[in-house]
Amino acid sequence: MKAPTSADVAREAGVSRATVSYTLNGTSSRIRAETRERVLEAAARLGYASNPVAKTLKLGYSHVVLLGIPPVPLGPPVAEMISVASRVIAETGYLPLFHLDQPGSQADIAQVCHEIQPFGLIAPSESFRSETAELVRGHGTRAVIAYGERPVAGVTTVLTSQETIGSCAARYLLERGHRDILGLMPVGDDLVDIGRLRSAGARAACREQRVRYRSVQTEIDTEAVAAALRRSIGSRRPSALFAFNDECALMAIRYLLETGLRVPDDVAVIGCDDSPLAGLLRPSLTSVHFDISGFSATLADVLRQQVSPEQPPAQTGETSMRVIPRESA
Amino acid sequence: MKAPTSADVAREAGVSRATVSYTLNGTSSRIRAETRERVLEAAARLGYASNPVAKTLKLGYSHVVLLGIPPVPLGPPVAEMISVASRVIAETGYLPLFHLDQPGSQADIAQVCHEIQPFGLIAPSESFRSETAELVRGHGTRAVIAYGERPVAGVTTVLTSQETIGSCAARYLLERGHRDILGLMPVGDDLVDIGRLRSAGARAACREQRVRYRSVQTEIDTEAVAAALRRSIGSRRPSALFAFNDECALMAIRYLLETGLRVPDDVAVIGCDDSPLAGLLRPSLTSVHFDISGFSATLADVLRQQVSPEQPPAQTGETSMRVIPRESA
DNA sequence: CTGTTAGCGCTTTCAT
DNA sequence: ATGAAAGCGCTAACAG
Repeated sequence: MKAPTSADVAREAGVSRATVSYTLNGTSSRIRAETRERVLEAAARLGYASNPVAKTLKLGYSHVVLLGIPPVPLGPPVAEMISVASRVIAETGYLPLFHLDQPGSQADIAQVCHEIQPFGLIAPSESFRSETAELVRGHGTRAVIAYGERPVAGVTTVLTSQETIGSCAARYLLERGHRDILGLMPVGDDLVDIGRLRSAGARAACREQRVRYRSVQTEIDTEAVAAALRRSIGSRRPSALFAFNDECALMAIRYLLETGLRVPDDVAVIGCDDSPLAGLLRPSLTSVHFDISGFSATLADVLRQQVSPEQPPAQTGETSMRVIPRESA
Repeated sequence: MKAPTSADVAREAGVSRATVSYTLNGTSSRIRAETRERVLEAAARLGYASNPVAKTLKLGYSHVVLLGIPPVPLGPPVAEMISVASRVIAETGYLPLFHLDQPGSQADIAQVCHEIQPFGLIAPSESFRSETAELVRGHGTRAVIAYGERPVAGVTTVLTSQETIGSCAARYLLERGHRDILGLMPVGDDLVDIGRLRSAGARAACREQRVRYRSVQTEIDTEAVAAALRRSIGSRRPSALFAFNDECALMAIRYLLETGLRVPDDVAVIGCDDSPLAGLLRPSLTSVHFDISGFSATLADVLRQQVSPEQPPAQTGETSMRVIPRESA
């Protein structure tokens, strides 16, 4: 029992395949109402649905919008982005599909586009190599959008700013009178760069106010964090800690409390990600929150914009973020 | 500058398109070594890559394995599953793509399969309606695999068991002498069913040992949890709490501590999910951990099995899980 | 061992 | 307003 094709519908309705095609998706009034009626009815009777792959072959692009996910641990922010982006893309009428951009994988994003010829591609700017944009456009992809820290040449990029996260956290601490801040940042391929950027942002904000800022790198692991803090605090105790993420922050707090220091009185601690659990800890955790919904909405806007081919590529957008004040800082 | 087609390569090498096709992916020795050489070289010179969409149209299925994600909040276990499954599927040589199965969306999983004609489909059993399997097989999908609580007729299903999670948690508590256990379960469309199952498992385990088990439903929200506990504990204080997830558990702990009860001495608390933060809380949180890696590996095994068409569909697999003992219970 | 040829199912000029 | 026909790029059955 094979699926019916447009030829079957044509035969059933006593018209040609062209008429079927026009009726089903041609610009409205090419077909006489009476004919259309017959075609529609025949299609319904047969349970006809056009074959999207054939259409893709003909048109050069499919109905899919491919969303590349950077190869970082899928924490709360990324999970939320997947969730929200999926919804907003679906609302544009396209089919959102996700791909985990594997680090050094052969399945690079251009390959994937070649494979499914998506209508749109939204991918982390790190996943773009110099020829990537040109390549995927050549493969038929109409809307190419990057997101991430650095703009991609010739591609509309929705910028994020890890530095802003850092400066945001630092400014919060500065406003509360902290004058000696320590960054606690990760090592390890996938996270180290992000850590460096957050730290740089914090450092810049501190420099503006002539406040001391240092940072220390460590594995994210209870023992390692404790050791790192022991080393760094031994010489001089900072009044506040800016932790790479909430997990890290919590490890730090745990260490501080164990050494008899009070949080936030002796040392304040601020984290990142605003994990679901952050508000439930004691002390509850002050954390930087990212506006993922807004970010995803921007992505969808840019997509919509590229659908109607008007505006030229332009760097745009910026994720908003803010500190959620709680007890720890 | 269009991409070269097999016709271009054929011309360049002075052979027919068929020869090109056979050389590039035909069963080995149909082509004379010397001819193959010429073809390969021509292909390389032109930078030829065969068009997967055309191939899909011809063959009826693509190179993609579609992984459906159930419409639940993307917490740690789901995130890990996405991550791991992506890797293991990629290792089978297929292209893993994800789709968030929207609740009542028109983009149901059969539609998506129709759209991209994936080689394989791995989807939550809730996403299967009665005709789904037949439908997607009709669309060309060769390997259909379900995962979840309930088996799907005619489809190899990798079973998970929320009930086992519940009984696992309960048994842990029973072993430690608890004789009055309270389940704390969520309301709300996406989670309520899972909660019921976990609770049922716990109840069954308790009944075996003639131990009292009750459960209470609540929004997962600090106030609501507190209110629910106040009501339930008011009448009779359980010796242990089985919380739906770690977030819930933490809210409960917070409430208990605020009312002057000690954890675990007065009331023990066990959570689910083994969140990254669970080990860092104080008291650190005892939690049920799921073996996602093993689960994903099973998925990949079943996929591999279906690739070589031998075994008949068989219900199989079961996720292993265990309690990670920490301070709270 | 290699080439010819007939589609896969659809869209879209170009005639009618 | 409708139909005929030419592909999109590929594979595989069938001749040679």
